[in-house]
Amino acid sequence: MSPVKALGGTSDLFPPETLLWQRLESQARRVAHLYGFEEIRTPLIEMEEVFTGSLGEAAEIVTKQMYRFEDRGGRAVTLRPEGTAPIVRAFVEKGLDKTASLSRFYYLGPMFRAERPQAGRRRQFHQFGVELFGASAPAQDVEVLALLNRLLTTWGLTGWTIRINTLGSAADRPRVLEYIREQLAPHASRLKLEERERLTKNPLRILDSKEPELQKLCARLDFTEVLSAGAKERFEQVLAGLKAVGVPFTRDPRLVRGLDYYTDTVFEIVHSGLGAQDAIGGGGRYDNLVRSMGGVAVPAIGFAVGLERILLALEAGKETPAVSGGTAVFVAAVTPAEVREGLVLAERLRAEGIAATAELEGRALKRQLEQAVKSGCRLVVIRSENERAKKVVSVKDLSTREQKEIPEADWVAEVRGMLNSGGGA
RNA sequence: GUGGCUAUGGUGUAACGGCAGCACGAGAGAUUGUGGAUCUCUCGGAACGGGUUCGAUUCCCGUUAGCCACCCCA
Repeated sequence: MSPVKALGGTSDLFPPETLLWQRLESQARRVAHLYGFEEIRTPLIEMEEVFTGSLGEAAEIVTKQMYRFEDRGGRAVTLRPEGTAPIVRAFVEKGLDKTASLSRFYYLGPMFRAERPQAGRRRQFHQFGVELFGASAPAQDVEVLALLNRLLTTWGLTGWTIRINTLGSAADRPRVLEYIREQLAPHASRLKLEERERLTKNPLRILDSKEPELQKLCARLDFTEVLSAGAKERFEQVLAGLKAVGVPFTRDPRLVRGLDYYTDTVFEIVHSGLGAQDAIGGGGRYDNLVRSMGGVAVPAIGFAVGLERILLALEAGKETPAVSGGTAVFVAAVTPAEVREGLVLAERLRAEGIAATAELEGRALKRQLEQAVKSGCRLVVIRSENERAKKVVSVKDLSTREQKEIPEADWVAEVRGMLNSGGGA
């Protein structure tokens, strides 16, 4: 029988990868707490309209990349492709739009997109993100970007850039679209069918194209010209704030995003060592999303970063830190008959909060020590005939190779002492 | 979703239309109560399904998966 396989584009994680993830996640949580953000957890599965109604009809995430199906009640459900819309849904459903003045949330978890997998692109991937609801002041943007900056720094990443732009307010949008259409219309004959279609349906996305021809055409475009004075002024204040706080950024007048709900500030973090999938995170302001999902008009801003890509970026820069694992103590069994007593000793250590594993098979002591070393244990506990006669427990320090005998009355305390003093851990 | 390249023990690899080798690894052992070395032995493999052929791991097709690019984005 052929082995059962995983769905392509998902990944199993084993140690030491899991240790690396734990580190990434706990650091992210810590940084979020530093800025007053608290965790929110929403379902992985949502009604389809949570996304179709918010991300934009023309957004590729909705049209092509969502896992969607009917459940047993005939409901159209989807696996969440991103984190913001579900949070807004929950925010409105709980009535927070009407009560809370300022809400800061972070989230951490899997997202799903039915795309062809590639390095840096998985069908199930993981994002860390934050959302800040309740005010439209430029300082809010600065605060969120400062968090982002600190997060990337805390992770030890280098070689990244925050690219930033403004899309203007919702009122500016028609003028922006018209501007792009007008500028590109004379060259429409040189565009591919798909691009011409996009020009009418979703003109902003044109600016994202990698087609060299099109890029040349777009290089001259700067839609910020047609934005309202207020939108421009707001953006300048955001940039000034970033400078004051010390967040590095690169202004990119052609930066747009793939989701329709963004207004004003948008940004993207790219990493130089990642090939085609070089965006490690992105975000922006979405002042109209809460209202469009049935809530009161609450302005908000947020971002998400892709954890798999962060890991790739860390690897690309060889910044992967050594991760240490393994349990602290190994309890050996000199003879097979002593395996059971080893279990008892290990239990006594665990009861005191000391991580321990014990020999289970009764192999040669030599093998047991080899195993203990390989799995990163620091101490080995031995208690056999000799020890029993002398009423002691032998404890061997694997790093110094020294072994001593401890009176059996207080051996657990002694083991703890050795673990604490031995440095590391 | 589109196009291209790839698929050999757990890992990394070699050769070949005719018995699939090597290294690492794992297990056992070398005067049986002490680890990273050495030596000996052992374990373990052609992704899946079809076709061509006397014979296919090798050639062809399909599927799946991985990678690269597109597309998109995290």
